[in-house]
Amino acid sequence: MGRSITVRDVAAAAQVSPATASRALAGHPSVNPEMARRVLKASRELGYSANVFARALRTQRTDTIGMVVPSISNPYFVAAVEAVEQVLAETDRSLILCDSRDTVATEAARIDLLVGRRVDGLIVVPVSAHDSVPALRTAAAEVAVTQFDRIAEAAGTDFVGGDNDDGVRQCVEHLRERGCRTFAYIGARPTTSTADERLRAFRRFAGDGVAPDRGFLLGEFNAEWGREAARTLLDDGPLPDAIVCGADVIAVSLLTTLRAAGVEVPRDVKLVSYDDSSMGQLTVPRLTSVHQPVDSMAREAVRLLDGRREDGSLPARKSIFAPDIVVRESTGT
Amino acid sequence: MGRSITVRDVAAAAQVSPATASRALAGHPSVNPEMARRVLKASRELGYSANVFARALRTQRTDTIGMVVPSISNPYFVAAVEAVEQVLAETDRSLILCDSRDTVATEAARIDLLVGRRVDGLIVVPVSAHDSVPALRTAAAEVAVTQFDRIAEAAGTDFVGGDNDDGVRQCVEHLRERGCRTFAYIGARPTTSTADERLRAFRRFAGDGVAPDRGFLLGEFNAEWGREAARTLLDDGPLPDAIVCGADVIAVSLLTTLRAAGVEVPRDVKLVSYDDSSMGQLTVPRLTSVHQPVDSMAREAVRLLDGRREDGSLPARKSIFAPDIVVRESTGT
DNA sequence: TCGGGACGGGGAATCGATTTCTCAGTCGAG
DNA sequence: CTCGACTGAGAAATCGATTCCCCGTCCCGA
Repeated sequence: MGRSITVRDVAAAAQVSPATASRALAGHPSVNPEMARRVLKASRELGYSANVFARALRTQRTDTIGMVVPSISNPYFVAAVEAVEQVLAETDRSLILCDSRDTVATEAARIDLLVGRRVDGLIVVPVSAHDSVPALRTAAAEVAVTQFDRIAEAAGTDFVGGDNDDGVRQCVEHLRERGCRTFAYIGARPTTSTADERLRAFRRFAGDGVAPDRGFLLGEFNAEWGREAARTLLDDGPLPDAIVCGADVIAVSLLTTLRAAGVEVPRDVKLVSYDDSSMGQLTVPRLTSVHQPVDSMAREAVRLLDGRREDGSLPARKSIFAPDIVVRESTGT
Repeated sequence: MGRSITVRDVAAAAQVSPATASRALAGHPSVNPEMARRVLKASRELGYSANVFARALRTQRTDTIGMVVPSISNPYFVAAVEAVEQVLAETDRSLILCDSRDTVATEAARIDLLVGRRVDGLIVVPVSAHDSVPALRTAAAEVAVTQFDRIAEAAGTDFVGGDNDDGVRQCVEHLRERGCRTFAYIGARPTTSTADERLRAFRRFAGDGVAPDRGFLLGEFNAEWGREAARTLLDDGPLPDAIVCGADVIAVSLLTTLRAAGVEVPRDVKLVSYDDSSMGQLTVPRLTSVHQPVDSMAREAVRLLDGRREDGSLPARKSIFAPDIVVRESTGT
């Protein structure tokens, strides 16, 4: 674990000043090609690699962006993370990932951590449409921030998300085509923008098709809630023709629990969900689910960050992407 | 996004030298309590927070450790990550998480990245018992490294893992108690130490109970392989009394596919698995699975890292933890 | 031939926090 | 009363990479 090599060493080996060595390594045009060659050679031979901290200290840039998601147990977020990482890799930047455990306090702590690490930008899937605002606001004062998938409006940052209204419309339409007349919605309480938008959209598009009794069941974005919702549904009178689910994490355990109780899907009840995650393909039947173009969304999120770094005074921008329903067996005939 | 406050500012506000301010903030004893109070007060009022890079540059410490796992889609690794993060939080350190996509090349890149970021230590779940060695060796020359769960022996680093032999023994023993006589093993090819050890242990403990024909099916640690293995199993003659599965990620899709084909678990075949992950509780029936004490293992991993930082010349140490089978419905009577 | 401009490259300052070094001042012992 | 040990605090060096500033050189046109 000996002392590592610095520009100074490279410079000495190439017989130039550290200043020139630095310029040569940065590919600065104002340096004699011959010297540049010598420097590059020396650098290679010595196995030089710049000290990240010294560089960050001087340039105020880290070539790193931070991402905070509510839970890395949710495959949809994992997909988002991977997509962002991919995009960053193209420009030799890297990602620091944090999990906020679906908790406002942890989220604030993680955001602070990343701001302290002087990341060049922050992509956050906020835990709460209201309570995430303070942390986001203070972060946005220091660094470029883009919210992803969900938005806490009042934070006033850029945003990339999906068109939930259209997604839910596609769900209901698809179910109607399959002959369904009565619908129930099982999702998360509207403390996040996505939960809220999907719920409203369902109300609007299902119209008087909302199952009279248990038409809405609202809980959390996790598997436990899916199980619980299934039990409630089973306890209580006849099933609707179809269930619209706010997220795959909920739908998977919902489906499993229903089937364990002898309910046949799609025969007894049809099921559509949201996120089109890997999880939804592990079930039998596989889930019909609304796909969002995560790769494009990730690219856009990074683009917005870069834009804001160039001009911090831009007004908050929103990019909304169109989703697409992917039909599988859970709504099969 | 104005310039932020430095020790110098705090020092000025408290009317002391920056040197004293630094000492006061570090809680150094050789500083007048009165002055210390003034400094702390000024620091608080100005909302001072030290520049991570300047500090790291000077102290050669980052209070950050890096972790590389093969896939954050595997809930077992997610649990490990969360456990490590928890332990680090106790000492105000933080974690940078990377996903190696189960690929040696990506793994090497991620390890390099983290070494470049001068993390204080590295916890790695290696992708391959052989091919992960080079990256681990070079990393270990620069920084403290602990391998977690799986080991690439030749890298010569510290290691924390579970006793796979004992875990598999518990599985087979439990199944025998439930009256099973013939067994199949479905796991990953022995390119990782865990896959290898579990396979060998199965061979040993199942003895002549190994199902004559399809007694071993070896693939990858992922869901796709579980599905495929299930199909193979279904295609081919009578089922064994029980299946021992090398990991929950495999078992879940295996189970789902079997049930979709009309096989009743545990009636027609019993199933035990490894990892006791959250996923295994989403299925019907829930999985009997071997639990490893992830929290203690995480704590130990961090302890080993800290030990090595103090004395880099220690011989490579191994800490092996005893697992415990958790019985659920998939092996029910 | 000489002055101005372009250009390449080196010295030194800079980014902040920490950690020597150094020294003034205090106290106790002889 | 004097000398040395000790305390506490400030000045300055340090960690490396980058970059501003400026100087020397060379070329070209007048």
